[in-house]
Amino acid sequence: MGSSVQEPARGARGRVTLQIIADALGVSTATVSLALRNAPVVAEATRLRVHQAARDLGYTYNRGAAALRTARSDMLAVALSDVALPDHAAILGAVEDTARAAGRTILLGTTAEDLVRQEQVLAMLREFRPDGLLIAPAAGTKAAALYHLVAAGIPVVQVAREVDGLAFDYVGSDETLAACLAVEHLLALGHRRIGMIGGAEGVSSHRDRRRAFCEALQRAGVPVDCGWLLDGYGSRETGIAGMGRLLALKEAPTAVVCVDDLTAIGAMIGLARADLRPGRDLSVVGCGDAPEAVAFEPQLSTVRAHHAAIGRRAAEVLMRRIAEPEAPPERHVIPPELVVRASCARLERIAA
Amino acid sequence: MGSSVQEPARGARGRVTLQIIADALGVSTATVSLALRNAPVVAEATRLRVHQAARDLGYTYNRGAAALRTARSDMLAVALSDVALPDHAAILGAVEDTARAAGRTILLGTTAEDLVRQEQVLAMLREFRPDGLLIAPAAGTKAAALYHLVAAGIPVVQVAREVDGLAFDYVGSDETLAACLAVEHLLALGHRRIGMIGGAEGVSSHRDRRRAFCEALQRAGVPVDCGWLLDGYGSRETGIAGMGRLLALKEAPTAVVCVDDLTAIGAMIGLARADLRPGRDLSVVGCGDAPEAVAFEPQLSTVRAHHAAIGRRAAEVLMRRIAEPEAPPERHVIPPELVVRASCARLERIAA
DNA sequence: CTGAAAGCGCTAACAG
DNA sequence: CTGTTAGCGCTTTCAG
Repeated sequence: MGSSVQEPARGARGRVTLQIIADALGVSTATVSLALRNAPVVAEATRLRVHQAARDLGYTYNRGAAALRTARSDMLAVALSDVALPDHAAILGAVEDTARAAGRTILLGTTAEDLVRQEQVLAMLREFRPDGLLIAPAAGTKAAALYHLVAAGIPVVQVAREVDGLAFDYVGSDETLAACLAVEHLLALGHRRIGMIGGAEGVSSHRDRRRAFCEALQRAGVPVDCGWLLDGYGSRETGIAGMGRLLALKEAPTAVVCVDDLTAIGAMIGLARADLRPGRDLSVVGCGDAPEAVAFEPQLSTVRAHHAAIGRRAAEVLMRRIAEPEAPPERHVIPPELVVRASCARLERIAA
Repeated sequence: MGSSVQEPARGARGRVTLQIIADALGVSTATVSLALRNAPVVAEATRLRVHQAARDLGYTYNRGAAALRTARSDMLAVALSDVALPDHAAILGAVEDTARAAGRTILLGTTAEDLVRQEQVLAMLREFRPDGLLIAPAAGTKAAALYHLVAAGIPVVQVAREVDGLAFDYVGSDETLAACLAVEHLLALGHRRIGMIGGAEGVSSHRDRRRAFCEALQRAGVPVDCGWLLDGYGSRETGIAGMGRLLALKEAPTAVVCVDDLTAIGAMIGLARADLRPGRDLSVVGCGDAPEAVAFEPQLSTVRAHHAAIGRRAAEVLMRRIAEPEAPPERHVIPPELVVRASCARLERIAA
């Protein structure tokens, strides 16, 4: 009962394949394949005929089939905790951009900062045989979880965070510099009682910021009060709670640096709840430069990480690594910059 | 020079395949395939042996190969303008979540709201043979651009925006209700001079909000002043500029609804630049409920769209559509809700 | 410059 | 319950 007339020929699944084009033209699939990829070996005339026929018949290349044959899928897997985190979203956007420009597509997986989910996601992504993996490891990720992948032949580059004891490529912001910029800004404003809110032990970037924060203070000969170091995963809640605790102290700091902008905004909200105002009653500096940073009133002074540059670079490094698996691992640390806005004030102007 | 000893056997590419497992166990690949997928037809004993061997040998399933055979890739393509837009990020996160839970992965493409780039992205995504496509069409997308895809056999569901003249599945927020909620809130506060900032002609959701905005005013018998309807793509800049223009009018509105929260925040910034304050000198209501909405001071009253629900539903609809290509198209319109915060005030309290 | 043939890793009939 | 066989759509020697 099927129609059997002048319909253009089709493959078993009703799709146009190389074979169909080859038949239509009376050439071999090999020739069609070569011609479509513009291999210099085919005659210009046939090349044109093939391209024309492909267009006429409505051919679409099947990368899956090619991948099976060549063991290259042209897919880059990206695993991160949450696309809604402003930092990760910005990085992801840049990664997709540069991957696409290179003819590759992104396979996305999110881990929700959960180790077992991360394990599942990675296992799943692997089954699709991406050419490489870009990952912002979930908090607490152990080296084995990733080593595993390279052992299986899939190159991994870490972005934004790194697992220690792992000599893999890494692209991220210079967290040490970030903390120094923040601290030096506050120091320059005359602050000496400086606290820090936020920082999760399992996240390398947090750890680095925290460490550099302490070191910068020590270098300046300013004592670090442990009661002013409040940890917690970066979030608005962490900031609100942290500021609450700080303000309850008999001797509160006059300035705080926050592990990220979400936390900083939380801290400012916490301040507002105590009827205090950032940039007048207490100085707050963030880290990252999320979109919220300018939206808040007063606008948040922060250390801007160049997410787009990081994402772009990470994609580039991964593609290079795919091309050259044996090259020595690279570390790319992009310097952030201080953005002074309105959330800090000179110590003298602050009511101690 | 290669090692040729007790290394477990490997395929041509040094990978463990069904064949390797089959050989190791002295069974056929068919049995292994069936066993790994827990087909009830295989004996429990062999099922176990196969699973064990697979684990021992370090087997990983090759979905690409399976896809070639079955014509199902287990990939869902997602195309949207920009992952950094808060609405899109939230939707994407939910989509990834529900896709993953169903054993599928996301293939991501971004269009930057550019029609030719969108065309390229769609062409590229197609080559990977995703089982379906979820798209927030770029502004100005014509029906043909998408019709094309379904004709090629890949189911499409539109999310957040829709192209008109296209009887495809659609999942989005109820834009009409959104605009009504915003307008009625302002009306209830006593406002009669109400403007609207933002709205791009090519974006269905914007168009719908705009239209419903006007209708809601007319229904209330409140005249709509065209000079108070300012279009523009949703962004902070649009909001700032729009508010600037409104304030320059001889007779400015006492309240504005903005096409989205980014624009609303822009509008509030514009107000601040004129030394005015939202919720005191003028009422502002947004649309979407972006994270920035609570960060801003005063916090933005807005109409919350349930992005997570929209993303989840969209993924579900797509998967259902894949299973049943011929079912009639569905429209899912998720009702938003008004979130009253601090950016609006009663007319009486506003200096006209 | 073009064709024939083999095979990537998997699944789906169909026999046994 | 298990094995045989035949491909999915492409690329790649290797001959001609």
